[in-house]
Amino acid sequence: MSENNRLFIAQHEDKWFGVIVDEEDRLVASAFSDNREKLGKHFAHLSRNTKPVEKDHWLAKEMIRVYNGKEPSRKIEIDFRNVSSFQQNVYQVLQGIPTGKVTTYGSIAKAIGSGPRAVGTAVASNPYSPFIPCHRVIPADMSIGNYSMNGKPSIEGCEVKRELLEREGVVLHGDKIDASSLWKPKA
DNA sequence: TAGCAGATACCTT
DNA sequence: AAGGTATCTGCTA
Repeated sequence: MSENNRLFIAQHEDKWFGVIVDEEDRLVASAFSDNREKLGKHFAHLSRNTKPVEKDHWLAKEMIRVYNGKEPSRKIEIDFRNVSSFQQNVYQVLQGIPTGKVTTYGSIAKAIGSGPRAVGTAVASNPYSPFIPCHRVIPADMSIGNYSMNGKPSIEGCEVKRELLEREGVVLHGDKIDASSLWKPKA
């Protein structure tokens, strides 16, 4: 079923970036890490039957572009076949968050008629980072909140989340995000 | 205004 | 049917 998927890994500065694409160049999964071995394990866990790394892929370049705080230079098609419909609902809202803005778990929950903690689990298991911008979701107290880079939340993850937001132009005062950077999904 | 229960809602297996 | 949660709110001081 996913035997024609291909995995690509690229290096940029101190990070490794990986994408899995399907036969139509749709995004099946993406992730980045400060550790290549951990990134490889992450993908092994995420998807079997993926062919080994081939030549460079344009989606890997787009990923680095987004990592640097810019918008993609072309449209990214996403293969949602192996996530739940609840996750799809959440990710659809995430895709609407403008670059340089953030929203909260609670307001996403309100928009899709769910609960904030359930939204948290869906956001935490986002397999399309950073194209689906889970780094733009924060707690209601306007702090940075949590972020995971190698599968689980970590201090380093939070630091990366902060850097991503700063590069996009999100305004921070100390460890709080300025209200001017808040965006709310339409109910 | 920061810290901390307790409560809620709901997804996943 | 139980277990887990990258939350929220209101109460304290």
